[in-house]
Amino acid sequence: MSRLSIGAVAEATGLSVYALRYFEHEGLFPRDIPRDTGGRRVYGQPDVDWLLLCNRLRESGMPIAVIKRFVDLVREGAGNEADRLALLRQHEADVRAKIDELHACLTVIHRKVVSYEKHFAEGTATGLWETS
Amino acid sequence: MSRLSIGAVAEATGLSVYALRYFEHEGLFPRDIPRDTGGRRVYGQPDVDWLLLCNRLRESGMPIAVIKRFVDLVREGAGNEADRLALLRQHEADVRAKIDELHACLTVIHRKVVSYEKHFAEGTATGLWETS
DNA sequence: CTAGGACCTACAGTGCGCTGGAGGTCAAGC
DNA sequence: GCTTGACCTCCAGCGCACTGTAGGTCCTAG
Repeated sequence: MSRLSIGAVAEATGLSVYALRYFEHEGLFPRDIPRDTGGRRVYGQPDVDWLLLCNRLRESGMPIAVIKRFVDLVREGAGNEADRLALLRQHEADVRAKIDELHACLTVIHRKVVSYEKHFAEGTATGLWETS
Repeated sequence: MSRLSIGAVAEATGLSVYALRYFEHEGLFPRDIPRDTGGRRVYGQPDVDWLLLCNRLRESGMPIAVIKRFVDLVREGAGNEADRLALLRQHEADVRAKIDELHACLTVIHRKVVSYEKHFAEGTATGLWETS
């Protein structure tokens, strides 16, 4: 069983030690992180795996509070898998919606880029930013 | 020429009047918004058009400070179109990268969803959240 | 002629997600 | 045995993007 220090976990997950302590404070770990005799956190590989998933959830816009809800369900133990699934599915839908939104933005932005490029080809003139 | 009140512009853009005043304070308008005799803002349609583009930029993650940089270039007048284009292209690249990242997240999340669904089909058991 | 509502400025407050400082413990290396 | 460095707790502070409040103006409708 791997015994990882907070520094090693920070290294492995790309999170700062500040963030790791903060996450623990916010209850974002599915288990209590044990301490050694000196009071230092001792993480295991499953904690790192969870943090990597957690990173994906955060990157994709899941608020800390929602991650906590998920973690709370996990900590409650077996029996609420339907709730956990619903939460994940909802987030999956949110992410898909966000991707669609970004594509829409991209269309608008790209149109603007093209209008500038066209403008360039013709030499500078008027009416650049005003029209959407 | 349309003469729109702040309330009308809020309505048209989905922004709050607070946000509109804030944006003006932060220098996010390519022109100074004029006032009527009573000191009230008088917007035109081009301002609304700009705000709609601005909304896309914000939705797609462009920070206020970067939008301001773009606006500053526009306010400088003709001659820096290359800089404006570079800024937009950079953002376009950022958005594409963000979309890719979200797709990667989606893969991980979807895998998790499927693992829960599979779990469901089999009846509840162990090893749900630990494995990424 | 007064009450309401939309607007104004200036500035303080909020929520989120960390980040950092103060003051202290502990084990290892010189 | 002393310094260094990684760690600890507690709590304050920060950056961003607004949101809201206080105190005031102005116009319109009853």
